[in-house]
Amino acid sequence: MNLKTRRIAELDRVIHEPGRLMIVALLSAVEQADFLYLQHETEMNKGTLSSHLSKLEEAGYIEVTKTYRGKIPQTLLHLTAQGRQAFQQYRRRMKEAL
Amino acid sequence: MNLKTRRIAELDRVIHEPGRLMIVALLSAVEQADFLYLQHETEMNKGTLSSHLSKLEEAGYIEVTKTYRGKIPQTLLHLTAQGRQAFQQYRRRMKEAL
DNA sequence: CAAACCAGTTTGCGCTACCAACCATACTCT
DNA sequence: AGAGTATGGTTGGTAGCGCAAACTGGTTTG
Repeated sequence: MNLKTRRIAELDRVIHEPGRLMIVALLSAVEQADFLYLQHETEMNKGTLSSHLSKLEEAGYIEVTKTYRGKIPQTLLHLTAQGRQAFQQYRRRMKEAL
Repeated sequence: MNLKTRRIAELDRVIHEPGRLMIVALLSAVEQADFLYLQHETEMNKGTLSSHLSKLEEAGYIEVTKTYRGKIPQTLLHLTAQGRQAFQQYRRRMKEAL
């Protein structure tokens, strides 16, 4: 019982942050998304979204691909296997704690 | 589906913080606890625990009672109705999102 | 009496989050 | 060519967290 509570402290902080939790939850469902889609869904501003994406990439949880939609730049995001696993572990721990 | 994800952004930040989430989870189970019990269970240092408790009190989520165990000061904590409600709402939203 | 101890708070520091504003590129319109 | 627009990144300022160290008020120990 108390051990269960203690595991809250072991939650992955990279994923726990609400902004990033939204991103990871969205990416876990769609397999691939672009920057503007995420911005629209999360209602975050560009700067905040950009820095969260950098952090997730740095952690190895997402892969960032810069490409073009016609002639307009487009940033594509997709969850890596590692990211998917980290998210599932996060979900297990959180559900267990609540 | 997207609305579900967006609700992550509405999670109560006071409760979402892991240190405070542990405190609230513990208090929701025991009805009353003292400072040292919480420190032992959460493994937080005194300073961090103290500041989280202040924040929870400020939010109206816990009630802090300073008393004595013999001649040694003792700080008792218990979840208010408001705190219990906020915790339940947090749990509902988090479970729904995951 | 002085030194050590106990419960808890406050403070200083490094790190992170958030937002707004600005920047770099590249395209479009007139 | 010049103004405006769109994508996305970067920067500066403010606020919160986590830890360790210093501090407060009171008690015990030598």
